[in-house]
Amino acid sequence: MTGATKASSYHHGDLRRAILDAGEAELTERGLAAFSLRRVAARVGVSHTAPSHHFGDTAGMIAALAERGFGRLLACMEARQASAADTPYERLMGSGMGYLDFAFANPALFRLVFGLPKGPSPHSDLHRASEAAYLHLAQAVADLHGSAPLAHPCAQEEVLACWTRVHGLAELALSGYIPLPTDDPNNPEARAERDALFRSLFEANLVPR
Amino acid sequence: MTGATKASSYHHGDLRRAILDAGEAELTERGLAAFSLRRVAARVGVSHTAPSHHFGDTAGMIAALAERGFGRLLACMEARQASAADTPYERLMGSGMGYLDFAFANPALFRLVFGLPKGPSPHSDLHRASEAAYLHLAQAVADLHGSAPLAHPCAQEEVLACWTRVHGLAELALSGYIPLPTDDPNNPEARAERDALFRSLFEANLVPR
DNA sequence: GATAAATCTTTCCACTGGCAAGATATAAGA
DNA sequence: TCTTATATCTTGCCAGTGGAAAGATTTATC
Repeated sequence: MTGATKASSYHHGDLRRAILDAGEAELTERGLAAFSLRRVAARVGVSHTAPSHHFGDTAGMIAALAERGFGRLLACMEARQASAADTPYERLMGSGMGYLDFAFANPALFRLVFGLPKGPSPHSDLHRASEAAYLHLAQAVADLHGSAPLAHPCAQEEVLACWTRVHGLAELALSGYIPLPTDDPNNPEARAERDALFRSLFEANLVPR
Repeated sequence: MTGATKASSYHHGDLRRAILDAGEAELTERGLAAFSLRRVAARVGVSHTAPSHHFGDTAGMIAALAERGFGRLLACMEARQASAADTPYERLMGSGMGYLDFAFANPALFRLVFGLPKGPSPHSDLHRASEAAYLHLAQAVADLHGSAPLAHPCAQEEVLACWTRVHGLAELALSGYIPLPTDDPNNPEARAERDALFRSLFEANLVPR
């Protein structure tokens, strides 16, 4: 049988996904510092060593969560880009705002994703996931000049310039050093305010003329 | 007696400082994820509950380390600013490069400092320490225009524009997503390379004309 | 149907942070 | 100086954590 769910106690059927779901929820509710494999396992209703078979150890589970996080980040960027005005620059702005959407939607996951070292192994799933997100941004920047992404070393530096600006804003806002309202169904203006500040900081020219 | 050191087993004399030193060293050597109060205490040669009297609980000790971290950050910025060319813009550049010096000198401490939420209590030592570092940056930006720091809301946004750019670079570089050589006595060029990239990313104008 | 493999459980261990109670040093007051 | 109070540190304990080892149960393969 290939179904996704099982009632039997053994062989959950889709335990890997269930554990990742629970892990993400735990992360949202209790934060990374209080993260506990046992709690995650209990949440799913399995023994505390069950995750180890799928992820190895805790580090492996964290890495799997990070891989998922990169996927969510990419999805957020694509979603916002799709709803942006159809000019290269506005599409880039959209990607940046999607980046912020992700950071504000699950701060702990965002921190986990970028708290992990990139690592030297270029063939891991985590590496691939991060590469995909990077290429999205690189493409958006390349479209500004009508060139292929990463065609020129200079182009890469321009991507980094964009990336550092969104990322810096996200990090400092999550720490509370930049006053921005959190995502809140009661406050639909929150996102608009965030977007406006992003645009302003992104475009600011600080070099005295 | 007010001396700093004591040979007696009880009443260490300067235990608070000793524990913070050990904590910082542990942080450097093992990272935040593997941080252990017991290890820190053992390092100083004291029982594992000794720190609690000075810091309350682990969170209190982390906060104390963060406060120290802000102090080090400020010192790094001041040091680099002092050795910069005597123009407002070059002094601002110096502060930014000092920011990066701190991040690269002790990545784990840097992450700890900004991983902590700012918190609502405006009278804590941690809050004061962070405020001092912020004011340093705000002053450097204000000097560009010859005005007092924070005299105008617009000025504050300019400070944030600077801050997010340095901070984003620091975070992404520490994660390994921006290729920069680590601080290394064998490689005195590392810092120069870092400075050059910072200048380039900081000044980049990404808005299509 | 028998054998192999994958998946999950049970049991155990070293380690962690915090609490409570006790020991020892310094400080304060007579 | 002697006594009392306070600050500082230790010991002993506890629940909770992650990982290793070995066993149980289900699914896959031949």
